[in-house]
Amino acid sequence: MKRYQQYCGLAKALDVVGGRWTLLIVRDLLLGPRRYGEIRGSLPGLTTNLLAARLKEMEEAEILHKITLHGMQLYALTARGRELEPAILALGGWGWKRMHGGPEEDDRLDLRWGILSMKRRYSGIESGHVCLVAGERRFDLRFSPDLLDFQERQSIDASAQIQGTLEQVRAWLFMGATFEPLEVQGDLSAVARFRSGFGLP
Amino acid sequence: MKRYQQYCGLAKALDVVGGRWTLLIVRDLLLGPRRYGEIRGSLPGLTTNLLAARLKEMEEAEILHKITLHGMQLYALTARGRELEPAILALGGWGWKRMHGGPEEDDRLDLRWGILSMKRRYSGIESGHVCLVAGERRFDLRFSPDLLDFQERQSIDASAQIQGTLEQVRAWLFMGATFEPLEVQGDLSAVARFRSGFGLP
DNA sequence: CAGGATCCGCCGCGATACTG
DNA sequence: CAGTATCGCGGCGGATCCTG
Repeated sequence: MKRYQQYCGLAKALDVVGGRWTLLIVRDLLLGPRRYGEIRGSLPGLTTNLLAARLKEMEEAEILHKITLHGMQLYALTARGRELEPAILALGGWGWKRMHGGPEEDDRLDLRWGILSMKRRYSGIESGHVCLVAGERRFDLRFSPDLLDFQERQSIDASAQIQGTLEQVRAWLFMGATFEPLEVQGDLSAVARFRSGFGLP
Repeated sequence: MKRYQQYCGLAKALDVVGGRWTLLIVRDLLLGPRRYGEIRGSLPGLTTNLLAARLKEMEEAEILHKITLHGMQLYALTARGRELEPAILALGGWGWKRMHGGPEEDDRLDLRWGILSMKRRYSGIESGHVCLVAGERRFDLRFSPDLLDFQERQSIDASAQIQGTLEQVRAWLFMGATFEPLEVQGDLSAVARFRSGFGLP
């Protein structure tokens, strides 16, 4: 890839993550390590040759690294890769403002993208650990003043569970629908802290 | 340009500002409106055909607009364009961490890029209005808790002036050199507020 | 079947020349 | 000074093939 050759932070960043799909791959990995095929599956339009090339580039740039877990090969962000989160949230926040009319035709939806946008809305004064169940998909959400960690995986030791159909959770995350149709189990005060931490009514 | 077709803020943002050179043009305009030739001059490697195409795209996306001032045509950011600043600073901050060894061979330097990185370091508890003179170039720096505005232009009504050679200011901005070699005139307390607002020793 | 590699075609982009 | 026109290359999209 052609470099900008400028002694400037933005230019150096774009030298590494300015290529097509690169930041979207980082966004995907922000919700936990994933397999090659999972990344491909959640990024339709990204072809296998380019994904392989990008993963190699990003590994050389020390943004991610390959790990082996339970016999599976997984791609996981390094500390340096996770440090891209503020930039990704800032860019994402700017982009959300351009999405007034709802999804365009042929726009794809993924709950992971809505989950990520919650990180931006997090005010950070409460803490807790809840599980969000949307249809078959499960997200583990830990929030505290100094740490915010969302992952797509089965929760262990979550103090509460928020459950709804795929459509209900999707409407809440993307469309600003009310929280109320969702079913809540477990520690209700944890759910209340969750709602207050995210500015929910 | 090919769109990602994802109902996600990051993807929508990259649809608009993900193309090569686009964010660097925004970065340049963050220090004030500029003429076509000025943008070209400060972005070596960007060819004139691509610059014209990018400016047209960005005008359609309402990131910038053409204005006429003193008979000159200028390109200026819109409010929406200026809202990209947090994302640019976040990406820039990430990139600065990859610049440990000083400039690489063939890296170009521009004071404007260092000025911009100061926005990131600004803590925002003081206010003032100073003029920075580096050789022939003059920057107008206004800082207050709720507003931070740096522009490359002649200052009017600045309460103090900080002056040095191009090399001295460059060393201070880029290399973390000490502030001391620079010559200061005018209201010394404004300079002190300036230094404290930027965490200078 | 997961995890790639290989080949082809197009268009975004770089370099240069040209115009009002 | 502010762009437009033309050409060529390489990054990227699409499809197929390979390998454990």
